[in-house]
Amino acid sequence: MPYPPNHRQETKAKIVLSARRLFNRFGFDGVSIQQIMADAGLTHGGFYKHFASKSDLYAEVMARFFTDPGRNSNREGVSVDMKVADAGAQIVRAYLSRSFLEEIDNSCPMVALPSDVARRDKKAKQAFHTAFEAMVDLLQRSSVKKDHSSRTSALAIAALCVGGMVVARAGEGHALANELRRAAMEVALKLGGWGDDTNSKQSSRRRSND
Amino acid sequence: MPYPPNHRQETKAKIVLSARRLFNRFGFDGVSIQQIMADAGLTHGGFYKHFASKSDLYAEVMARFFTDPGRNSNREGVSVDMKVADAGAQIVRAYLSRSFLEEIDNSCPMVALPSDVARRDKKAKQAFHTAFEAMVDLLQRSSVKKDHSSRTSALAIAALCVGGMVVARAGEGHALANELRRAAMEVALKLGGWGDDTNSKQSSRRRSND
DNA sequence: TGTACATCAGTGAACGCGCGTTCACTGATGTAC
DNA sequence: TGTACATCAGTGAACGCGCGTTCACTGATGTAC
Repeated sequence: MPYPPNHRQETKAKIVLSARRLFNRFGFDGVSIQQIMADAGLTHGGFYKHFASKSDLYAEVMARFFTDPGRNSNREGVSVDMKVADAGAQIVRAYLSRSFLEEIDNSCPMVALPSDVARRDKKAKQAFHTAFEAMVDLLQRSSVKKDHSSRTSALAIAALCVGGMVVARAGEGHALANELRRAAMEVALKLGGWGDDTNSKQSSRRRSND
Repeated sequence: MPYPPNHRQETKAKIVLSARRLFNRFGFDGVSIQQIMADAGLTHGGFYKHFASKSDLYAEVMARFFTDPGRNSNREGVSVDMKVADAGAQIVRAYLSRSFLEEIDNSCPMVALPSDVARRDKKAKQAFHTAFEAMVDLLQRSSVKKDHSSRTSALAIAALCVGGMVVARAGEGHALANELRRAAMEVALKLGGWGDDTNSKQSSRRRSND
């Protein structure tokens, strides 16, 4: 073996990471393979040693964001390894936070690329699907309500988080975006039964980032 | 004047209509000017007699969908000319209907193109912004509640309608999409104070399209 | 320990292609007389 | 009413460009002896 055994997969991981950042910012058609490879510190010719096509890379980006074990250590990722009961409220707050709105490069591909995904092939859609279902599932399990409506609530909360941020980014300026984030957060927290403690004394301080 | 006085603007309107359909289906970068002009029954060379650039056309498409007086006569448009009190519930039902999910060509650009818009220039974002605000405003005015929370509710309802459909289209298959539509509709109708009469006897018949 | 070799991740020139945009031209039309 | 003319919406060939993809090659590395 001419190279260290994990050299190849480390390079591939670097390419996927660069691709996610650039796709998030410029979209699938807005980024060339040359740009992605250059961002990863490589030249474009080697791309096809790792991926069958540009679409293949796109699907891989979508799939990895939610399955990579190392992802939770990322500064900007939505961390979900706290105890389940708190998870729902924390996801909602993290997803609809100001930093998540402004952090485009490292944000969730569900927010940055939904209409791209809707036009791509089955593989990309399945990755999106899996990620969204995982989010819904976690929201449902951490819901206070346990009746038949918890699935409905979880779906609506997820739609508010993802869809709300998509809309917030498409509008002009920050005013509407921030209003939207707060409205979606208030409604989502109520739906989950986590209460809306935005105005309570003890917790309003530590969330400067609402 | 060598041509009938409104000939020019009729041609322009045809181009914009073709562009909307094709952009909705394939996205900004997924459609060429040649394809748009051919769809409108013209050749590509004449494009710049009507628009300064492809981006300019895109902004025009976004702006027109909500301001064209003729739009409400469209078969698939979301018609909003009923009395205001009913408008909110009707918008929600129309927006989250099955036909609106499946009708991609003539659907609302807010649903088909939000992540494209987020990457485009100010003009496109402003058109999106205006359209979304108009929707929020109408929802708020037809809300049963009249307290300070009506704006919050209207924002959340609009986010559920637009964002919910965006997510529904990005997933794989129809099962999750339909579940999402129904969940978003139920929550949105409750938020607006329009009740959720999905299961009531008198109205469940005429909405075969829920 | 030192050398020759095999491996294969990465290189970079080249390919055909379709894109957005330009421009000299055409030809159908309304107007002037 | 009929004819010559001016207008300008629409045509289609051409442009330079960057794209995704291919491929013969390079050269750094681990292994065998």
